[in-house]
Amino acid sequence: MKLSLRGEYALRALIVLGLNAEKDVVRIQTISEQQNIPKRFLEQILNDLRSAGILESKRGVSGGYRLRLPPEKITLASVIRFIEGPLAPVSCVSEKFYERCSCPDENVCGIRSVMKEVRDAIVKILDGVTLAQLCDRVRQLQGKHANPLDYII
Amino acid sequence: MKLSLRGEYALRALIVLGLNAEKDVVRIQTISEQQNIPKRFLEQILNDLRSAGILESKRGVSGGYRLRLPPEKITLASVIRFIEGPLAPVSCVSEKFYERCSCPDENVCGIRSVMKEVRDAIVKILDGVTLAQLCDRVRQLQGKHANPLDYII
DNA sequence: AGTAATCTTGACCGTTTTAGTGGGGGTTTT
DNA sequence: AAAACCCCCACTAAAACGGTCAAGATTACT
Repeated sequence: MKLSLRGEYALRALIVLGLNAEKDVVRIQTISEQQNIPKRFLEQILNDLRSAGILESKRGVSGGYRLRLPPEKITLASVIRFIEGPLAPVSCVSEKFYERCSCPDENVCGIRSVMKEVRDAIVKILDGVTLAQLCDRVRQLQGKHANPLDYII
Repeated sequence: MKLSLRGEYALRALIVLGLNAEKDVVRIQTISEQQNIPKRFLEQILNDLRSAGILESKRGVSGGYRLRLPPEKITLASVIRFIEGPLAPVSCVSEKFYERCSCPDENVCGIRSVMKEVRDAIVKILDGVTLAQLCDRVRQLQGKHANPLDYII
């Protein structure tokens, strides 16, 4: 029941990219600094997201990354599935990554039936949240929690 | 978003114990054979469940394990929390195992807000299912999927 | 009393996953 | 041509995972 750091970094990076969708591209370094993610590690992750078809990149000076799809088309479920694998707590109830488990008889496995419910609940949420919505939430939170000092100027 | 084998074994063992609640105790070996779990490994796990206060044991010949609480009082959430740790997909949204994460500002972290929903959904299910209910499900499934050959005699 | 079947305890071990780091190469802008 | 990017591949340290082993303590039975 866990999201690895790698997955968390991926989502955080996507949020930055989503919030800067109007920009041509955003550099790895920028994301790395803003989000406090080791640069080389982030490099790998963004590259993976690119080969997943979620991002595209521009090389050379003034290069960087940008979303390849509109943020409304990117669901958290798809990102996490790509970066982490199955959403289900045990893969014997996974839709996309099914693997038989070691229990004597899947048909009579009580755990499966509960874990299917858990999987469905997780999928329902993560399939229903797009990057666009996630970015909206962030903008809202930023509004609410803006540091009063920010307004002093 | 994953339950380790250890956790799965724990639940499977508890089911066996739950289904045999009328018996004095059940031996490790029996569970191990029935559920196809390596005996030495299972030994550890049952011991952990004992120190968690979920099981109690009897030593010596004709020893074994038994539930220390009525199955209605044992929730899946409590078992998994004890064996695996946090139910939340990231520990910065965990109720019982909170740990700060590396994001620049938790108050403005969009991931947290989604992951909180996921956590709540998971907790809602796993807190709502007791071992007694789980055993009921198994009995039901056993009824449905009984091998026709079983009736030939 | 002796023995065999259990649980108990703690250490140990190999493999896989995680979270990175490092070096060298290719591209593009200036 | 040089600087600032991305690209790719290999490597590694540490932790987690999935077990295994040895030796001891307890109990039931004969």
